Amino acid sequence: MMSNWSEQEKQQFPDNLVTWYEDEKRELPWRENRDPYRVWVSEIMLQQTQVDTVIPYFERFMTLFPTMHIFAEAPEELILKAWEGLGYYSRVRNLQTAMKEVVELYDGIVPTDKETVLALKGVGPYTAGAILSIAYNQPEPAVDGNVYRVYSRLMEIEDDIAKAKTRKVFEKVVAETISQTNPGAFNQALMDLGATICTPKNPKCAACPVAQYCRSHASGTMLNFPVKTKKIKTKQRYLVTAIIQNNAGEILVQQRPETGLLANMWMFPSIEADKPFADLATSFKIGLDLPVYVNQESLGQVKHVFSHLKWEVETLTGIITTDEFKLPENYRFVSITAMKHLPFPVPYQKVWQLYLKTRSGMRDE
DNA sequence: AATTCGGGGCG
DNA sequence: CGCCCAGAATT
Repeated sequence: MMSNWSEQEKQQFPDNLVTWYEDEKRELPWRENRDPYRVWVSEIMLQQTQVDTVIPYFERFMTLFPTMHIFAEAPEELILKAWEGLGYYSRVRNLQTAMKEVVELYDGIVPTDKETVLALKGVGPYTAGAILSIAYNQPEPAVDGNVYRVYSRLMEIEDDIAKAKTRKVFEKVVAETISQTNPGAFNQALMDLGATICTPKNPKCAACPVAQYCRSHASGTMLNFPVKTKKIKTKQRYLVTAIIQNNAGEILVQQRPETGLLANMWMFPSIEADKPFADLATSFKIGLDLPVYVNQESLGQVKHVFSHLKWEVETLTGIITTDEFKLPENYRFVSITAMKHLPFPVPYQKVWQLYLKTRSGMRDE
């Protein structure tokens, strides 16, 4: 689709937006400079993740891994721990794969060529555009959720943003209107505009620096945009997990498979099904086949919602009945101190909190 | 083209 | 509760 803007509008819009940005931009840790390493890390963290969530993770990450080389050489357990709670954990594993490649093939210099950047693991069309425009000042579109919302409103673009091919429509209109002199500031201005002014529910059009260009503002149709059809249904899953201690008071933990949900993260030994378990303790014993005594009484349930499924986790306790058995590869007995160094997904952090709460309650009684 | 990948914030 | 968030990889 061609934009419905006049040549004059196309010419003036980027300067107005960049001027607003220079004046009103948010001070964010990754905006201290244009270091491609920092820009890259921030863009990966910000995928599907809000700015306020990312800020403390980014600060810790830069303290832990001040350079690309240090990050590239870090053990996986440490990089997952640095990502713990952020979600989409393949992001940090792909990031390390890609940065190892940059260190080895390009002497640690992030490539400036679009095809080369796009070929890096975890770097798609949005992130490539963000890196090239912000770090290297190249006039590349970086189409994300903000850009869909801002441009669909600006030009009343009715293409369904749930469809894959729609991204190209927006890349085209951004390319037609991007600032040639300061594309990095321009793209970041679109982010700030989308986050602070052109918001999904209550857009603050009175404060918008580019309302004069906005077709949906003129016709009052802001809330009709962007058009998005897809609705996803979440599936319910039932888990049973158990805090199991040996005679030394160590906790039994289990590492998840290297692919799929929460890949390579740790958890308490668990079994899963699509229906509730009738007999928790028995199901658990049979499911795991370890020499444990499992208490019949549950500590309670932990609920957790993912983007595409829901977990209800029954939490049990147990003890090892004999040391005479061989622990499978993906299991480990760890002290509580050592456990704190392993990456656990949030639902299992909730399980641990439930366990601690129950124990403190027992002491009080 | 559709599904799979987390987790939190908000009306 | 459902939608959104500085999306990408896999199927």
